[in-house]
Amino acid sequence: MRKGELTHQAILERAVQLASRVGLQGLSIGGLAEELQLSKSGLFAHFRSKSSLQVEILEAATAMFTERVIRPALTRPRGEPRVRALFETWLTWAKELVPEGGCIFVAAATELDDVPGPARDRLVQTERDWLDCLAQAARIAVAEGHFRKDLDVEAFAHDEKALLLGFHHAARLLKEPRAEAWARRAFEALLRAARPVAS
Amino acid sequence: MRKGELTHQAILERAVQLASRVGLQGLSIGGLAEELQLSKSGLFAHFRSKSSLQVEILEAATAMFTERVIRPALTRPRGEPRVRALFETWLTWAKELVPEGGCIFVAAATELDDVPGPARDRLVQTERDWLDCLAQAARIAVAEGHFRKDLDVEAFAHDEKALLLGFHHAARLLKEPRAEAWARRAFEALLRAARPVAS
DNA sequence: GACAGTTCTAAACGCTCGTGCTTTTTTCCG
DNA sequence: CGGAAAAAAGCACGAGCGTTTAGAACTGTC
Repeated sequence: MRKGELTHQAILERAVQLASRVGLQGLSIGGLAEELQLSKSGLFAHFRSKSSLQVEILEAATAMFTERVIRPALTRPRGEPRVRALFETWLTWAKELVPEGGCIFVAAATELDDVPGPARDRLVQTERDWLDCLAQAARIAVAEGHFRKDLDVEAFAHDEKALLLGFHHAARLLKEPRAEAWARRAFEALLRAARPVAS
Repeated sequence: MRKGELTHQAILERAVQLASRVGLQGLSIGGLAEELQLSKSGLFAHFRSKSSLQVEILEAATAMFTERVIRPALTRPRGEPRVRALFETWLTWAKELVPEGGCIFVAAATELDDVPGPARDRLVQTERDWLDCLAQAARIAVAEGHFRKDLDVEAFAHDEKALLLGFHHAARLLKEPRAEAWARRAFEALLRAARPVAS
């Protein structure tokens, strides 16, 4: 009973890494089993199908994201500091993943965007929750007076996401060294535009 | 001699569409052949291998992009109008592709980002050329006095790209109706920040 | 209208895939 | 420690993959 859960978790950990590199579809059960020195059928028994493995991979990745990006930032004071912290932890997350296959959510987003099914549904849910989280942080910053009263917080969250997609693209595909600096500069511009006009 | 070229071209046209949906790796020669009502080996004979098919797909897509995005914009007057036109034709291109599998370059970018080989090389080349094109248009706008003298034109080009990635993501995965409006608004903000400060 | 050359088809190859079954090994509890 | 339950392995399956080869069906030319 206990050993099962343990390997189950170990499989998922590796699977998230591997899927970041080769994609959720590109990931093969045989290949994953070999990396873990496990038999293909032994691994398969943990998940009743490949598609449910994919869903579990996304759920495991979501848990990691919450732990490493959202939770640390929520300890920061409400308002702009927290908005900053969210962007900062997020950028760190992405930056660390760049050398090892990239962020799995970016990979899954383009891979699943027209592959209907539970995996896609799960991914959309995660993305929506994350955008809501960003928007909510911005909303608090508005309430605190750090941001303009008429700021479109959802557009703001979307812009943050675009920035990170741009960073990911430049850093991973083009291996652009200035990618991080550009992302940070663009974020500062976003903040500047969000703050109340100096009277 | 003539018939061969014809089907070759027809294959590529379909292949670009199909690859946008399922990816360059996900595309299968058998599946493509079936869509075109051609035998698998008959199709295969046109390309000596799958990887060279992938390269030809990217080249065909690049030609379409040049024709439909770059060329029309280059007829506009130098400076900000041309910068605007490039963004506008680009957004139109992306918008039209959203319902039919999305932009193949976006799909290929995340798919090939750590798959070394000729396909990846070709894609990087296309992306670099395109960023150079955007940067050059911005450089001209600087020369014309439309943009600030100290504008970092490469960062500007990168920001435009991030905007479009954001649009693509929001429109395709999240089916967000406001995606286009958000992209346009963010672009206007980009322009505003690029223009010289009113003295 | 026949002939050369191009273009397409049919069949088969070795391989890998996801997924079942059966059996062996390991784990855990009284 | 023994025996039930859980976990892993082994093996086989049908299908699909990229690719090769041999031959049939076209194409354009004189």
